Amino acid sequence: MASITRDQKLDALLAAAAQVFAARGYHQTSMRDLARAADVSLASLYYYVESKAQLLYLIQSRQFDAVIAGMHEALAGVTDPVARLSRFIDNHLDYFASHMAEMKVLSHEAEALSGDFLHDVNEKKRAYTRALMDILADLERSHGPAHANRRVAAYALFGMMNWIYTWYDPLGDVGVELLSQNIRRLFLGGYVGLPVADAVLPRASAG
Amino acid sequence: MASITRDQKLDALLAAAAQVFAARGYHQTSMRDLARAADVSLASLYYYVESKAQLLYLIQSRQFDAVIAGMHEALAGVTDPVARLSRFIDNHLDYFASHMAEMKVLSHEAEALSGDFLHDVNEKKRAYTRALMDILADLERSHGPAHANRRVAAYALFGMMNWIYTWYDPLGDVGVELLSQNIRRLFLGGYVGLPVADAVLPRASAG
DNA sequence: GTTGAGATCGAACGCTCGTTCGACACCATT
DNA sequence: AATGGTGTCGAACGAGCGTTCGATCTCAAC
Repeated sequence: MASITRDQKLDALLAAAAQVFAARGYHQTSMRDLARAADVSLASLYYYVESKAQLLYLIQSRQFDAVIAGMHEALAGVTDPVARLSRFIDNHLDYFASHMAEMKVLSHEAEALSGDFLHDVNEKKRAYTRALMDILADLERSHGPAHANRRVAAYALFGMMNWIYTWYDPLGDVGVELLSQNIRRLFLGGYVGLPVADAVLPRASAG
Repeated sequence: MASITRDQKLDALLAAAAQVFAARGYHQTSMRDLARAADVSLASLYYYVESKAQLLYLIQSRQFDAVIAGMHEALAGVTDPVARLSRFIDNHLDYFASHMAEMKVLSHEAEALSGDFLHDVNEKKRAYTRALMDILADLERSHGPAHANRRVAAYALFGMMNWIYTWYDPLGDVGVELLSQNIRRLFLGGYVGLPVADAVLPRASAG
């Protein structure tokens, strides 16, 4: 029989919870809703998780770790700043589009946590933002001067990318490739006046 | 004595509620929190408002009306597409920066309403989005082929602008003018490859 | 077949929520 | 002095919340 480990069960609970949080919002969702969605009793939920807040924290923390790990993998060995920025954007949007519910929870429920949970997630956010701004600094050196303040530009890019949870449908007529290419063009053209130039590096290769 | 009309009192309640909603989030905020912030009793709150949902609706609806009215005023008599887009962006960001709490509530609590309330606000959103996309269509006709899908570009611009509630401090070292100019440059440069060119039309004049 | 740790659950606790209701204060008009 | 509409409020209602607890089930190990 396919026996399930405790960790696998927790993963399943988090996945189910992410769907409900994305659909109804964190505060609006009750632990009873989550238990029902995961097909366990309310009390059993607490066998795997200490609190509703920890549940949200685990979702946010793990998703952020995955995005950051993907970024490091995508940037490994790539030195050209334009290529690095392209990889950064592609990684962010690819992951977002293939984990819409989880990333909506990460983007939209950023203020729902508090204390150590909040501090921990904010630490990851700071590291990730720093990574983007370092790429922008490289880009200015190689393709400078910038047409906008670096910090404003970084948050503008995050805005373009994270806002998609309000409108983007991965199954609609705008594919992830088109989305990625469009946002790459919008940002590169606006920030350093780079012409359309799409043939920088085709895709992030898998090692 | 300075006597207060019922409408003025309602305005004050909405203003106080917007601050609390922005700080704590809609679902996290109780009617008792709102009563305390507005310095009235819980029961008195219900003398001016039918429900918590209607309160949120009134905030969102009125703010959206103000943004749209500002847009029409800013666009009146302006025909050049670049100038029209600049006015659109300036109006949005100026209003956002001077009404951060209210606009955060409008941006972040978009899914908190339901039924007729939600439908009504979504109607305004549709009209506002349409207005932007019409400007983008004009821009394509006058300044050559777009570097991105029009719909993606429109939502990317809204993303850049609306995301500011997560990071922008109007009292910080990035003034509204710099913010506006930066986002104008980022978008125009990216969408139609327009060079920096800031001297299109200096400011939206007041009649 | 007994054991015991892992897994599950129904039922309940204390609390807060949105909303309602009846009573009271104010005050310009009679 | 009596009236009645406007504004205000304390107190309560029923419902739902996050969380806990003790009891039960499962099943590999002995």
